[in-house]
Amino acid sequence: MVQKTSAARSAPRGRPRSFDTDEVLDRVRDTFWRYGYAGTSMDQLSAATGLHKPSLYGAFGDKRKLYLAALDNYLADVRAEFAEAFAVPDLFESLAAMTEWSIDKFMGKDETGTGCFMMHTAMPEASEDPEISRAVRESMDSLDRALVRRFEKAIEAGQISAAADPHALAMVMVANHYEISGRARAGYSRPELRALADRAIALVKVMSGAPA
Amino acid sequence: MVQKTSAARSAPRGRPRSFDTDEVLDRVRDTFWRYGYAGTSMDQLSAATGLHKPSLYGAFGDKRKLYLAALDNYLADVRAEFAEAFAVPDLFESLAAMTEWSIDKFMGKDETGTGCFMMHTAMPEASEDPEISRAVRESMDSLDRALVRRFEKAIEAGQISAAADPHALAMVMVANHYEISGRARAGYSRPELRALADRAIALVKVMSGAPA
DNA sequence: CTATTTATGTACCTTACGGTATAGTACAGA
DNA sequence: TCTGTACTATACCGTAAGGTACATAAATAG
Repeated sequence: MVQKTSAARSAPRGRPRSFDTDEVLDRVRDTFWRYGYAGTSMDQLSAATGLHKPSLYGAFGDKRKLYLAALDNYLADVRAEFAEAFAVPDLFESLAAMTEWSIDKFMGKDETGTGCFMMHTAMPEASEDPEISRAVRESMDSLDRALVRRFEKAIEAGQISAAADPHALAMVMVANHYEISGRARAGYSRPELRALADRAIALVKVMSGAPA
Repeated sequence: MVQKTSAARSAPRGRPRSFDTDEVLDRVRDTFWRYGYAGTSMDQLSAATGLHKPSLYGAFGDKRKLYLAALDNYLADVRAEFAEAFAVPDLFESLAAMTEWSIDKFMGKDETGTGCFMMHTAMPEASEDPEISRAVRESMDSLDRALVRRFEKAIEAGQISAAADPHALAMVMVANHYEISGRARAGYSRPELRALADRAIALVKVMSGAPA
């Protein structure tokens, strides 16, 4: 829980923070998630976190850095969750876990559709902000690679045909993932998203020569 | 070119507009496209169109209505272009035309990646604006239907197997479409987008039992 | 206890925002 | 030509934006 930048420094010098950085970042992320980057004001963030603006500025820099911190936080979370899903031995249980988690996340806490934080708050800024653009590309590449690896593992484990194309299979899942994100934010219902995910998994099953 | 609200009214009463509404809407759309809805100011729009703000307000209402007009404009354009692409007799030429047009659009005028106008400017607002959310859903549904119809037509024409599933095929193309949009805005290159589209079309070929 | 360091809370600054009042202008109709 | 009407241009309004100065509070180091 407690994080230290270097080894075992007893305690930082001055007055300690009255808040937990990760918790604050979660609130910040949720606010940006709803209203977008440009659509969120520092006053809103202040209200959402319960912190006064000088505390936010002191801890994170400016609005953009605060957003980038929230984005990193989100992306690290996604990577961790997907790594967990992909660690499930059975391929199709893996894919089910992945899509279940996505749909849960994309539906949002109170079942209003919110979609993927990155897709709908970072992308609008990506065309004018190279750092955000790069973060998005890295995240997309990372998901690509993780999925390809997962399919390769399934081939090695003999779960699917050795003739299956991991890249084609990954493409289907990735495209489906981003589509579900968009549909979620557009207000499609959870069963509709579930059906979409299931159809993609069914397609993967056919493509990979797995037993029906 | 000229549009009249009712039958053949000769000319509106007062001083005529000094600008072409569609042309202005194009500039407006391009500006929103780059900076997003919330990230675009009325002053930017005024500068981009060469119109003073009162003219914009007089012609379109407020910022939101101006955006909605630009969105409608864009969506109508997309529908028209896709209808044209789908009118091409050969299925795979149709799909190639569709993806070519998408990639051209999504790369933007000066080859900076911009992605789909709707996906990256409407979606962030969709979670708080029911009208925008509805427009997005309608547009997605419309593309779904158009693609399903296109595949049904190909089955009727004997271009692909009668056992092919139009819904599954449409899903592949739609998901690919949205993915390309995201990748474009994230800065992926034109060849990368092209490769992605080609892979989807190749998958459709396999799935539809068409001759290799 | 004192000095130093860092966070908090209030109040505020500057700028940019969405939107408009108003005076002038170009057209149609009478 | 006169009148009504709709658009243009300038200048402006109130507010909300991102960000900060400053006094105060809570911790450590000596």
